[in-house]
Amino acid sequence: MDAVHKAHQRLRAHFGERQQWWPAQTAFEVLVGAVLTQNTAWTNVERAMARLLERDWLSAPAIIEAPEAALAECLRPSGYYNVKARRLRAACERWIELGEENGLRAMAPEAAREALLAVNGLGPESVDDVLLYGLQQPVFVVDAYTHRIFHRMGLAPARYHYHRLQAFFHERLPADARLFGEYHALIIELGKGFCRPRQPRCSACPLQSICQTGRSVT
DNA sequence: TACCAGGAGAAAA
DNA sequence: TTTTCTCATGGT
Repeated sequence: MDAVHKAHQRLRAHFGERQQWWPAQTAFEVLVGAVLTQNTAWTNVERAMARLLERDWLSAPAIIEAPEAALAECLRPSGYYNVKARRLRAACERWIELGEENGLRAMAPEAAREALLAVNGLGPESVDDVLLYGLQQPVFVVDAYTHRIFHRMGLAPARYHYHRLQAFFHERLPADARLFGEYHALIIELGKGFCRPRQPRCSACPLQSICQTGRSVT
């Protein structure tokens, strides 16, 4: 069994199963969350989402119609609110152009991915969040925690290449959306617990026994 | 007070 | 092509 499978087993044994993890009811809500969470803690995203709901703006047409300044103000708690207001509106326009969730489901996965990546403000991680958690497509989501943890374990290169690291997982795991979602959730759970200052260090890490560098992931 | 958080794009080198 | 800068709030 390779280290990728072992890591999954250890994380699952340590944290338990993490299913239905992305906190959204619809694929569109995943899209909104994916934009708002860029370089931002999820607690701040929740505040901004609640403000969208209060104004009845949690839909693509409503976001497109909302005055940009008012939309930005609404998104303030999630940080980078001017940038995110522009990105969210662009994403909503594209979402409608592509036929929303059903339109994207009707497309070939790679075509849907390219179509979303063409939006200014949707990068590879944001798009893959939508594909995996919104459309249940078997796409492994790579994030900063994934790179930090697997690099420090000696399994990923120092330089962060999104697609290279994604391919690393695709080559070693069966194409299973449920598995990918759970694995990503477990990585974040580990990251939140072990990749921050003043948190438990190497000896308490569930991946310690398969770490090839002897370095802490913290 | 300083640092960090579930990125991405533009500008500069 | 690669590196650096910018966007910004809220929690610890």
